[in-house]
Amino acid sequence: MGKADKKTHYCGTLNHDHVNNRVKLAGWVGKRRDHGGLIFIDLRDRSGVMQLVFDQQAGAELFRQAENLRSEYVVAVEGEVVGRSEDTINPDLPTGDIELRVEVMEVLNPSKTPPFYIEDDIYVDENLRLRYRYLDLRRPEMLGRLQLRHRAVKMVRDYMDRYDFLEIETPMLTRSTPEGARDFLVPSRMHPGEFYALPQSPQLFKQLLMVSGVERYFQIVRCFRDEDLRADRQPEFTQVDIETSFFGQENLFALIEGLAALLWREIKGIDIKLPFLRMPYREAMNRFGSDKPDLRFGMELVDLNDLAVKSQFKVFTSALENGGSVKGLRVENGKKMSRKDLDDLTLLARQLGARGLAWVYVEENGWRSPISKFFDNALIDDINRKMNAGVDDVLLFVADTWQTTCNVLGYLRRHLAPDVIAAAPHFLWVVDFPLFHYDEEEKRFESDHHPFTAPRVEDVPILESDPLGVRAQAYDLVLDGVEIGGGSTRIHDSAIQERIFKLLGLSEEESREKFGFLLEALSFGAPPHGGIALGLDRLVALLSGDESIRQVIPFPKTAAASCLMTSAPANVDDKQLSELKIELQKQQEED
RNA sequence: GGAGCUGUGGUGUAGAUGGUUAACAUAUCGGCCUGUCAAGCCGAAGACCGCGGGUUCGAGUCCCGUCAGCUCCGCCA
Repeated sequence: MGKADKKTHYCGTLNHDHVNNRVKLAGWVGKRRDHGGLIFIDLRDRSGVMQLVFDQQAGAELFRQAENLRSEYVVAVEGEVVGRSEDTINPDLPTGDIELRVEVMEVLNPSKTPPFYIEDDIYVDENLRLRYRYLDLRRPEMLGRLQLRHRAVKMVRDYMDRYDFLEIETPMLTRSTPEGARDFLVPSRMHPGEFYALPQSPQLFKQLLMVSGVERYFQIVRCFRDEDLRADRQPEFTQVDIETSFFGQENLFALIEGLAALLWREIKGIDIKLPFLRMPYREAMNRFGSDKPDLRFGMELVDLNDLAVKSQFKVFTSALENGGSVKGLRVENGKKMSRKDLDDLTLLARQLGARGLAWVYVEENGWRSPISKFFDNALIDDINRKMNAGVDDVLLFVADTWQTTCNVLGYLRRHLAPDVIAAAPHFLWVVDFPLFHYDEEEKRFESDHHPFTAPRVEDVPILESDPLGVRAQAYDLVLDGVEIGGGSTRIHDSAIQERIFKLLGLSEEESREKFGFLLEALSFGAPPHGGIALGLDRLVALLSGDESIRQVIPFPKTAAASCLMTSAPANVDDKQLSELKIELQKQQEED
């Protein structure tokens, strides 16, 4: 690449070896320190900062120019790199032992005073940062995140290339399919009244590429889901999408583990242990109350079905009679929680769907609790023993359906977790997910992963007779309580695929209409195939140590899915609507 | 759809029980200053307290509504 005309070096790349060199630099004015006859400017560019020195004696005209510099002015300078004298070295700056004695300066563009400081560790309303995102990104730590993301993406591409994967693009304008998240729709001008959907993932296309004989596909691809946002969920997000034929789950796991190890080693300097732990879904739920357990700390849930049945406590016994379960969570040294704290936890448990939360303070001679009267001393001892409880602990119990019991205690486990920031990363594969769950609202079975997931071969015979008992060949990759990826072995047999559609309540006509192309493709010699998708935004956020993926997305949406910089979404002209033959409904009256 | 938190000069904050000149820091502007790097010193300007309504003699402070941001539940195959 040719040299930039305004600069011969990046500020941050200059060092003591450049002393006596003539260089040209260009960038933004950071801090300005005006001593009257001597002015220091911190010139900032992508790479770092270089101190510029303007001496009154060096020329009146240049000095007058320097006096007029303000924050964020864009300037190009030319001068000589000089070493600083011993007593003026700034050890806090990478370039702190040199400075640029400016001889020529050109102001390329002035700047309004920015609405917030262009520096690291600012504490500004995110509102403002998002409205002026281009200024927010100018801050070194944000440019650093962009760079980190670039490096991660490049490593992924190089790694996949090394293993013969082809990066192939798939359509952004595709068709809406039932199941899954709400689609973003795009109206068609050529086909009035018809709509494209933006892809929730390239799922079908990557499977079709397997039918095409690609064998190893990947793509770093934007996906769209019109659902409510979270700190780790944006309406558009990026997946590392992977699909393989003739590969097998073991190879896929090894491939992904190698990739994760590479990223963590190169970016975080951490050698992670391979292979990753694997845990069946049932076990994850039973022990941690989550299908994405954080293994950095213990606090495992304890199954109390066998003991709870011996109590006189109706809440426990009736839950068990109804086929539910009773589990406990031990909060070490929980006595520092007040009665009020426990009431708050109870409220939380209710909001999460439990009918209530039972709690006891473990004391020298028994339990202090409203429910202690339902338990005799022997039973209390047994429960204490099973939960490994000692004096000053608090025990929390939930009795409900198995699912609710696990979910609620799992939430409380996370909520009450000790500080584990410094712990080493704990990767794991969660495997053996159920193929279906039952949707109470829709009164039908739904795919737990997606409808193209293969059932375990030995469970195929019970597909129709016991759908909820069927296990899927699906897996999630979990890191420290965050789901960073998920995938499955796919159905490559059109007959089984049709049975699955039927179980999901799709009529034959419907599945023909919506998925006919897939069923047909599967009948033309589809190879056995499977794959995975990794959440790139989450991955990068974990690598950069950020809580929210907004930090690693250059132009993210707010929790209400709008862009504060462009004000998207926005109204469109009537002309645009009429071209699309779209008429807006009148605003609904109240109620 | 629901819950919680936040909203005061450009920015970050303070403003007990409602009382009338809304405080501090920093940024900004001006002056002084040749070695600073959180430069320093002196001075100036800058908010009617997200918005709307209500209670009150009087509201940044209480009430209702609304908007925006954040977090969580639902939702996210």
